[in-house]
Amino acid sequence: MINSLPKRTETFLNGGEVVAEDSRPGESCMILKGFAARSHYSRDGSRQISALHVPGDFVDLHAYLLRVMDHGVIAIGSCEVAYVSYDSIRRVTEESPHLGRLLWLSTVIDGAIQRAWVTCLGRRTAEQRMAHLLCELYLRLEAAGIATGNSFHLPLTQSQLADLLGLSVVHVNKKLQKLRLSGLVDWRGGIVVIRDFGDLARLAEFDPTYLSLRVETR
Amino acid sequence: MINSLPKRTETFLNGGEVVAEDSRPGESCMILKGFAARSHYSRDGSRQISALHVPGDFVDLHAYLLRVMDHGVIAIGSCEVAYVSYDSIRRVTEESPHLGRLLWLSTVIDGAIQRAWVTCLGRRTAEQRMAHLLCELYLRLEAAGIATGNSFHLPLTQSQLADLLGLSVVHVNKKLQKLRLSGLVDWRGGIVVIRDFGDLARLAEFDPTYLSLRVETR
DNA sequence: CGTGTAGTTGATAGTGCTCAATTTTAGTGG
DNA sequence: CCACTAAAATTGAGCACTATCAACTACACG
Repeated sequence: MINSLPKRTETFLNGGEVVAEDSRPGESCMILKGFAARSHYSRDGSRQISALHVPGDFVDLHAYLLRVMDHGVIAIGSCEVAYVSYDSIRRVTEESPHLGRLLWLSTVIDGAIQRAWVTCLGRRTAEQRMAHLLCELYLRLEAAGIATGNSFHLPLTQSQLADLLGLSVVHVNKKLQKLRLSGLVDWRGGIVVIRDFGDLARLAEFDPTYLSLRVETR
Repeated sequence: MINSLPKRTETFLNGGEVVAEDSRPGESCMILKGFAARSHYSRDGSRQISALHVPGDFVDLHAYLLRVMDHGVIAIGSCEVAYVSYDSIRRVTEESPHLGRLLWLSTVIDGAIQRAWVTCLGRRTAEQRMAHLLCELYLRLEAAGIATGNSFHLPLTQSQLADLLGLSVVHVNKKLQKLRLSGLVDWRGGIVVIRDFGDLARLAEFDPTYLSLRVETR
């Protein structure tokens, strides 16, 4: 669908600024390879990452309507993105209502993932949040055809993970070790191996409904 | 805009189920009077409220595209809502692209509010979360023409507040008292009085940009 | 006037944070 | 291939914030 749109592609290294916070972009970006994250900085220098994006995700389509970026987008590991201009997007939505609906749908699924994340931050322990993240990522990557077997590449620093989970680096480190010891997951040097998805999902109280991976007519 | 659509209205008491979790509704609801909240239940009985809605909000428009509700909607205090059928919504989006864009916009602003809430849960203390909530609500209610002066009606139980902030009831109670003592806010018996919005916003590190209250052409 | 819900209190325990130091890993130039 | 360096990961100790438990009070309603 998006393949038909004119675009320019660009590659970023870890930490690279894909879209700047508070900017007013004239184009939206889609991840082609690698990962990107939505980041929010506070005045005291602390950071919260509110979403992690995988290939196929339209990261900042909402800015097409909101005009101003309420967050920045940074590369996690090396990351290749395609920028599509708002003009193209507008043309698509006007000429093809069906494709317009799919764009709307993608922002709406994005919202569902955010809601699940709110629940995660509000009501789960550190260990559960980590497990939940891995369950979600595994399914999203599998749906994107990227996860091989029960393992995937995830170049996420423990410090970035801490900002994603709303925890401190030290605590993340300790709980990650506990997860490894439990034998459910092995995550080391950018490679995640899920040893027992069922038990991991049980630990995380993970229910994949919100990911909307089931095929529905819309 | 919505006034032109055919609808049925209904009134709920505190805690009433406006839309059921996991259901597949055939209509979307808009708040006319009072408040409603998105609630997610866990297996262990704990609950997280992921959003609080004020009059004018289209609470579950996303289900028009997602088909399945990933959360429930409950009334906070007594609450009057209007249900609009998906057929009407579909007709509007097809006949008037501009109104369609406004509907899309409303789901996208909803997403921005959720992102801000993720940052709040991940990186702010109990007191700051409470202050942030009040700042946000005040501006939203003012924009909806409901907040009078520096005060508004908010029939939120401390237990509901705890589920919204991701805290325990006991802790909410103690921090609320601290807020009262500080003189920034007086919240008692369902009435919130903001004594010093500036200081409250400073405490919460509140930045209203994400609410998209500025008028932009879209 | 009894009953139930909401709000309040105090004590104790646990989860996660901060600080500071140390080890490991990855990348660079010689 | 090795030395050098910076970033990332790891460790331990002490502390702060928040949860849990168990009363107890205040208030609304029939």
